Amino acid sequence: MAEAPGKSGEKDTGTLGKLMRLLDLVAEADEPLRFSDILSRSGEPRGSVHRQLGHLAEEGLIELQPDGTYRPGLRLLMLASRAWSRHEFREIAAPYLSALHEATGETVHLGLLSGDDVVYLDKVESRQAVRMHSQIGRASPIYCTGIGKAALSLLAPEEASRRIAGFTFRRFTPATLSGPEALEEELKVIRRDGHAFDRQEHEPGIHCIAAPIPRLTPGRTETAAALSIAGPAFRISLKQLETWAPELMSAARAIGEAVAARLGPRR
Amino acid sequence: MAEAPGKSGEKDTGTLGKLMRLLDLVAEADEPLRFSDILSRSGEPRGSVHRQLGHLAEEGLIELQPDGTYRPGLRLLMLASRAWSRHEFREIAAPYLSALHEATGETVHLGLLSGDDVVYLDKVESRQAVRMHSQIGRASPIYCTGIGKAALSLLAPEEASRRIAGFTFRRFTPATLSGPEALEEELKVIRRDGHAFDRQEHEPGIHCIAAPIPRLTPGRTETAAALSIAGPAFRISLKQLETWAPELMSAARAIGEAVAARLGPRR
DNA sequence: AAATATCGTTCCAAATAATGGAACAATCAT
DNA sequence: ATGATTGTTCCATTATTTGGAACGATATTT
Repeated sequence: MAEAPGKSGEKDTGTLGKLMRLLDLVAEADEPLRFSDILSRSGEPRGSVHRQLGHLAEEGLIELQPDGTYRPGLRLLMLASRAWSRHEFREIAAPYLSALHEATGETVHLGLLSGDDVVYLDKVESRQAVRMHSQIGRASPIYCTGIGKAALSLLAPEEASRRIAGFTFRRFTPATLSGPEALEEELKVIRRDGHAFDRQEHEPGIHCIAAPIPRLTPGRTETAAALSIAGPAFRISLKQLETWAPELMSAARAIGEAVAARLGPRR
Repeated sequence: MAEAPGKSGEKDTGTLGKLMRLLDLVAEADEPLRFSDILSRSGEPRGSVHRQLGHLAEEGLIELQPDGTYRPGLRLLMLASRAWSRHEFREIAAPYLSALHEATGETVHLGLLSGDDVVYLDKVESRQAVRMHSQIGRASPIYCTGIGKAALSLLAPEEASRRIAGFTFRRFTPATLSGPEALEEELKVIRRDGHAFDRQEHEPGIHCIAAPIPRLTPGRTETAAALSIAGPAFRISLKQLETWAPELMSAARAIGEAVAARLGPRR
């Protein structure tokens, strides 16, 4: 009974948990929220919400605009800036992303599993005008991204299946995988080939090939990461993407080795 | 007695304030901190720090690595990502940054005053620099950056002087302004010319020209922002930078107008 | 290898901050 | 003007944090 079963146990971490839920509300809203909006969405009593927002604002995590709306604060940017620039994994991987970009001319992404999401840690994008709204720090579902599926293949099969069972599959495009079975099936192929495709499963018109970054240090099985090359479907075919599989996989392996060399022998 | 005098009143916002101070410790450390490091630097009792770190970790704001060190968590990246992408001011300004970059070929920055700092909100960089992505969200002192000094010139003179009186001048390079007098003096010139220079005052080898973004909406005097063109001193002279002053200032004005048009008439 | 210092974790009564309901003030719509 | 909605303040109750100390686990020294 050492671990929480992880069903849907969203435990409030006391005070902080409640504050963070409010912050999430503000941060994830598609448009600026007024006090009442936040109040009704949070479901908590007036007085509490009011004071909590005040606290968040005092710390600069949110900002109360003169028009009465609350928005995410600059402090978030500052904190993230440091978190990102000092992220060791990212630092180690960066030169390999650049090299891969040089070799292919296309957009290269580095992503990590975090809960049920993929978080993009870094990218080097192509000069071309096509706007992928991928963004550093953005979270996307695992099951519809190349990086997500590739990273999933790093986990022990039981672990992967356990996670997959918890997913809720939302259809982003006609090609989005529709359920656990389809994903499990594809995972087999990914494990065999060593790379994954995203066939316009998340954003229409965008596809990619991704390779998992092997975890060569036995102790460090917490972070599952992957590397991808992405591009617009009208310009780059899946066949063309597959052509780059060797370079992609070798870059992924190289990152894994570099990480093991620097992070592994520590302590 | 409506406003807090703003002397040096770092009020702890109850629980959150203490948590944020710990988070700052972790985020701003140059190397990963162990429990004891954080404990000693915070000055608070063992039990409290331990529990607080636990709470921060549960929310993903920090992460406890297997080697016992704490680091900033991915959640910070996710939150900031949304804060950034939905930032209206940034969205409005973005096309003007791109245009300015096209016209000059050099790196263009957009920055905001936040407390005693300048925070970089966006940038379009020249082809070489990959590393500078870390600059978005980065905070730098007002007195040694072009954007900082330009933005300062937007404030009412008394307000500017009041703020300047609170600065502590740290010498980053031989050219860094050494005190309030030098800054006040330069501010006069900036007000007259409508643009500011950074003559390698923050980073050796980097200089820039910056222009304040006029606040054309009388009500919105909270945000002071500026625009800059920066480059390496060995390649671009100050004279060359000054050549671009008209384009820079006209872009700044255009942003001010666009902001007023979209943010002003609201409510 | 044993002894010792350091580091990280857990526990609990006392102090403190958050809670949440209601009354109040300000603003907007009719 | 009037009534409805939105935002702010207050305070006894409640729940959380506090902080000291004791404990086990690791490193370091003798």
